[in-house]
Amino acid sequence: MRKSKAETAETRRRIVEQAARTFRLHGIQATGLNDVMTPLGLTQGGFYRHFTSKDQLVAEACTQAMSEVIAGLEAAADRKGTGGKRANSVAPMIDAYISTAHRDTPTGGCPLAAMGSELAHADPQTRKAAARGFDDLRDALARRLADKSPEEAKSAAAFALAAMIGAITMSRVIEDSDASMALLDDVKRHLAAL
Amino acid sequence: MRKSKAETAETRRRIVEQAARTFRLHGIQATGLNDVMTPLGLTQGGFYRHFTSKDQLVAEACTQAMSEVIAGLEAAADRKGTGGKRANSVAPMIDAYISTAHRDTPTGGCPLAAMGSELAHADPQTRKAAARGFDDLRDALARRLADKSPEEAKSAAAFALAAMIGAITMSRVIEDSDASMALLDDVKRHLAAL
DNA sequence: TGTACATCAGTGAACGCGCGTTCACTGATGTAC
DNA sequence: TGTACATCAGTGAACGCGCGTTCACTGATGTAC
Repeated sequence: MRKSKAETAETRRRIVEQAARTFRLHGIQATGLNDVMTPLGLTQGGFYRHFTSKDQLVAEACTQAMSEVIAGLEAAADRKGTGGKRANSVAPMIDAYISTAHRDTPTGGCPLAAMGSELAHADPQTRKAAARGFDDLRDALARRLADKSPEEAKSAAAFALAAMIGAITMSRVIEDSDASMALLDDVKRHLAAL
Repeated sequence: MRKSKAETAETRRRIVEQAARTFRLHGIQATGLNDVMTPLGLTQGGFYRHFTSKDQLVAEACTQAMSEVIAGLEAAADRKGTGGKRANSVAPMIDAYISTAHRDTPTGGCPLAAMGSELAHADPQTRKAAARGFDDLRDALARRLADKSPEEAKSAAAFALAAMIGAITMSRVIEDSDASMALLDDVKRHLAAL
C-alpha cells in the first residue's frame, strides 16, 4: 500500500486543503478528523502518517487559508486597479472582503472571520499562524494605501481589517437577511472614507 | 432533596450566570455541562431540572451576558459623561470596550467577541439572542451619537461595533503583547473620529 | 541493471475518554382536604 | 391549623456516541548491494 513520494506529498496537500475548507465551514472543534479524511477517500488512521496531531493540521490549514485569501484579494485589487492609479486600490480589496459572496462562502473565505473566537483558544502554533496571517493581510491592505505614510497606512489597515473581520463574523450570526446585508453595507461605506 | 421555589429560581439563575462566564472564557463547545454544574456544587444530572438542553442554556447565557455588557458600558459612559454635554458620550463606551481590561477578562466581557465565530453555527434561539444583543448594543452606542441623525447614528454605531468586536477578538488571538495592544490602540484612535 | 530487503502510506479495529442526555431514586416542599 | 399525599430539585449511575490517538498489519516503493 505504500505510495510514491509524489503521491504522498499530494495526499498531504489535499488533507490540508480539505481541512482548511472544513474548519472554515463548521469550525475547528466541530470538525473531526474523519470529516477531513473521509471525503478524500482516506481513513482516520492514515492521518497520522502525515501529521503528529490535529493541532498541527489546524495550524497548517490556517496558514494555507490565509495565503489563499490574501492572494484572492490581491487578484481582485489588480483586476479592478487597471485604471492606472495604483494609489488607493484598497477599495476593491475591502469590497471583495465585505461581500455577501464572502459571507456565504466561508469555505474559501478568511479564517480570521470564520474561526476567530476559536483561534483565541487554539494551541500556540495555530495562534502564531493566525497572527502572522493578520499581519500579512493588514500589510497587503496597507500597501494599497499609498497616499498615506507607512505608519499611517499600517494603522489604518489594522483598523479596517478589524472592522472587516467583525463585519463578516457578525453578518454570519445575524439570520435576518436584510439586517445582515445592512451591516455589511454600513461597514463598507464607512471604510470607504479611508 | 426538593428545594423551595425561591431556592430553585436562585439555582437556575446561578447556572445561567456560571454558564455565561464559562462560555465566554473557554468557548461554547469547549465547555461541558459539568464545567458549569460542578463549580456550583451541583451534579450534571440536576441540570435537566432547569433546562431541556445545552442549547437552551447557551441562548440564555448569551442574552444574560449581553445585558450585563450593555449595562456596564452605559454605566461607564454615565460615569464619565458628567461633564454636562450628553451629545457625544459614545467615546467612554468605546474606550471601555476596546481595552486591555476587556481583552483580559472575557469572563465579564462581550459574548459577541468571546464566541463570535461559534455563534454563527449555534442553534436558532442562540443566534437570535446574539443578533438581538448586537442590535441592543448598537442602539446603545447610537443613542450616544446625538450629533448625528438617527439613521446616521445607527449606521455609524453598527460600523463602530463591528470594529470593536473584531478588535477584541483579534487582540485575544495575537500572543505578542505589544502587537495586541497596538491593534487596540489603532482601532480606538480611528473610532475617535466618529 | 537486477535483486533482496527496509521503509512506510494507508487500512481497519481498538483504546480510553468525555460528552449530552436519561433514569430510578430520595426526601424536603407544596398543596388539597 | 393539621395531616396525607403529590410534586419535584437534586443525586449518581448509566446510556450511546464520537472524538483523538494508537497499533498490528499489508503490500507497493525506495534503496543498497
